[in-house]
Order: sequence, then structure tokens, then C-alpha cells
Amino acid sequence: MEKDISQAVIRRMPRYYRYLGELLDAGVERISSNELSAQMKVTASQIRQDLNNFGGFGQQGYGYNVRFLYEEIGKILGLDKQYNIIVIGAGNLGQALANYVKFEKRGFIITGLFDVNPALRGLSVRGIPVRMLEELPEFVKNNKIDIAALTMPKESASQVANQVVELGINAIWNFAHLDLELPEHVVVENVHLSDSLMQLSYNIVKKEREKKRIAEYNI
Amino acid sequence: MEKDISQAVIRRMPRYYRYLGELLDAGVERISSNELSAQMKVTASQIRQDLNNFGGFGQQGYGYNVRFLYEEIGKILGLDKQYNIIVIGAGNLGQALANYVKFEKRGFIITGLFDVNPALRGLSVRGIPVRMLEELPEFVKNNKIDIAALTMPKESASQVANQVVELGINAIWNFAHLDLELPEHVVVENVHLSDSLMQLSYNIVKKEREKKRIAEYNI
DNA sequence: GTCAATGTGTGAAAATTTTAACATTAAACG
DNA sequence: CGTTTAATGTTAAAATTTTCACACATTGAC
Repeated sequence: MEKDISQAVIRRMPRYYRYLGELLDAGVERISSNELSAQMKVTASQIRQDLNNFGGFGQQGYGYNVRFLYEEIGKILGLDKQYNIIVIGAGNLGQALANYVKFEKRGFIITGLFDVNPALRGLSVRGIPVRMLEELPEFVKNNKIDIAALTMPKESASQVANQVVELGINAIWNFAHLDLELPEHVVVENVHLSDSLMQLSYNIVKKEREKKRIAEYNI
Repeated sequence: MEKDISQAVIRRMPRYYRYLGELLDAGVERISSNELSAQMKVTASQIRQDLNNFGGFGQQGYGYNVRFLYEEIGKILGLDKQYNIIVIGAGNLGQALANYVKFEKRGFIITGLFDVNPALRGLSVRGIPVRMLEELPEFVKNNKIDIAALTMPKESASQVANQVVELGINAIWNFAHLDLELPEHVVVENVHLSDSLMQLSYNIVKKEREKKRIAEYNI
């Protein structure tokens, strides 16, 4: 029975991956947890602890081999596989995802683009035609789809999510501003932009309050 | 000396706000931490604990008044103020932000839209014209801007972030895939879509591994 | 080939976060 | 108006996460 790794750790892994990728591009061959911690502004201890959840990737007296660690983290994150994605909701956000070429480099292939709006019929983004939502079941039957990205308004999101799951897609990247209630076997990752914006505004007012307090203290 | 509230709590506040908004729309007047916890799938204890970081908003024997609590959380999150936002990078993502009307309801006004691409000159989104990046300093001088959303490629993000800070903007909503190094007084909120996608893919392979393990166990 | 220096992996301590328990207060109700 | 019930605010315990500290394996200089 392996105890599973906390989501806090998982949230940090892509960041390690990013920094290692940059080091790799810069031609750096090896790095110690200390150097990396300085760059990333986290403790070296946390880096070592995090990595050791998955195994020992470093070598005492040497540090970590950048390329090796980069690839291992890639495997941990499942980036050694390919995922076909359909994007449902071909508004600006959906188009933005479809246009973002970098995803493909990591094995995430945008395969289909769907919308309910007939005005979008005929439009295509990077060669991917916008299809009408009615065509979805047929499309999913004929193509192996791993992930559905939901970029439509929240009003229809819940229903579409259910449909998508019924069609056999088990992973959802949810941009709609609601929490989806789905069977336990479905993996959901939420991107709530409004929440993010509210966190920003919280931190803005917090900083203003701090500034004010300091000013008063100095009177 | 007030000890400050952990970001874990802050991350949960927008979600409370959202659920309370829905209750409000549904005409619910009062709610107990228990009922809310059932809906939100968190413990009632956590809800009470979280709220009491900011003060006692409920009443013993009664629960919480939905409207009151909604508004109080709004104030905590700084949603009782208005923020003018400029979006730098008028690609699909920037346009998506500019088009998202709901932000305005919360007091986030998209005031300007900038890009380096001359091909976008003349384009306007919801009445907001795309301006050339050269016009930025002038524009910021003439308009009170609170937040800059960076939706351009990461290559130029760092430089633009510095420029924006020098122009006196102290809050950045960063969509570029890098960590910005900025003075301490600047508030940064990151939205790293790639990280989110990697977390999704981690959870996909994790679930697959689990499934496989269970299958093997049952042989 | 030896030996100091480096730097991981890891067990334990410290800090933080979450959950549980309960004393207290207000509402509801007869 | 008094009693019962509901549900908060709060203190304490449990769980989790982060940091510390150090034994020990490798490296690299001489």
C-alpha cells in the first residue's frame, strides 16, 4: 500500500520541471538542491524532500544531473505520454488554448474544437475546424480523446461535463466557474480565473492596509 | 501586530464567495456551517475556522445570514472597490479576458488593451481599442491603472513587467509562463496554465496506476 | 591513493493546517 | 417567560507539511 503524495507536492512539481528545462536549455549539466533553491526561492530541504517522494534522483557529493532529473519529473507528471484534447467552447479562451503551440511540445494535442454557436461554423484555428456540439458523440467515438477542456459559460458546463464523461472521457480541464460533480473515476482540474483575480485583489488591499499601518506607526 | 492569514485560507475565500452568491440568487436567507459544508464538501469546522480569521459573522443558534456574509467576504477580498486593468498582449487570451463581462460585475474594469503587433491596430474588443505598446506610458500617466494583466509570450513578459512597475502599477496578473522578479511592494498573482495541465496529467496517470494495481490485486 | 569538501537522503523537530470537541450564546417554541 | 435546541466561536488535539540536522556516500584536489 503506497501512501499517496500530497497535492501540495504535486503543485510544485511543474515548477521544478520548468526550472530544470531552463537549466537544460542553458546547457547546465548538474545542479545541487542548494543552487536550485536559491534560484527558485524555496528551501533546499523542500526540494530534496519533494523529489524523494518519488525516488532518489541525485547523487551525494554531486547533486542532480539536470537532464536526468528533468526527464524523471517529466515521467512523474505523465509527460512521456500523448494526450488528445478536445476543447468545448470555441470562444476566445478556447481559441487561445487551441493556439497555444507549447502544449503540443509536452504531448498535449488539441484534436477537436466544439461550440454551440452556428456563427462559428467554418472557422478553424491552426487547422482545427470548429465543429458543432451535436457532432461530439460521433467524434469521440472515432477518436481516442483523453481530456476535455471546458471553456464554455458555466450555465451549460455541468451538462456538457456529464455528457463528456458518458462518452468515456475521464479527465476534464474545467475553466467554467463552477464545481463539477462527477463520478469518482473522473479526474478534474479546475482553472478558476475569477478566483485568481480575487486573490490578487485581496493581496492588493492587504498590502495597502500594511502600508497604511506602517505610515500611522511612523507618525 | 496582526499575524497574517495564510494563503491556504485566502485560496478558499473566493469559493465561499461563489457558493454564497449562488445561495443568494436562490433566495436562501440563512445557512449554517453544516449545511454549507455539505454542499461544498469541506468540513464545517474549516468553514468556521476560516471565517473567524476575519471576525465573527455568524450568530449562535442561527447560523450565517447569507447576504451579510456574502458582502463581508466581498469586502475581505476587496471587491467593494474598483480596479482598472490593462491587458498587455491582445491575442486570444487577452481578448478572452477583455470579453469576460462578469469581471466588471465584481469591479474589475478592463480599461486598455495593448500589443506589439501592428496587425492588431484598429481592432477593438467590447469597445476597447487595441493600442500599441509604445502608447503604454502615456496611457498609464493619464489613467489610474491598478492592475496589469500580462498575456503575452514569456519572452517579453519580464521586461514589460518591469516597465509596468516603473510606471507605477503595483499589481500584476501574470499569465506568462515564468516567475517574475519584482520589487517587494508589487503584488503578483500567477496563472500558469501549463502547470495546471501537468497537474491534470499527473492525476490521470496516477488514477491509471491505481486502476492497474486494483486489477492486479484482484487476479 | 588519500583526504577534505560537497551534497544527498532521511529521521526527527518545528511549524502550520485541519479537524474535533465543547462551552456559550441566541433563537425557537410552547 | 422559561426551557430546549441549534449552531457559533474557540480551545485543544490530530494530522500534515516544512524545516532542520546530520550520517554517509562521492567527488575532486593533491
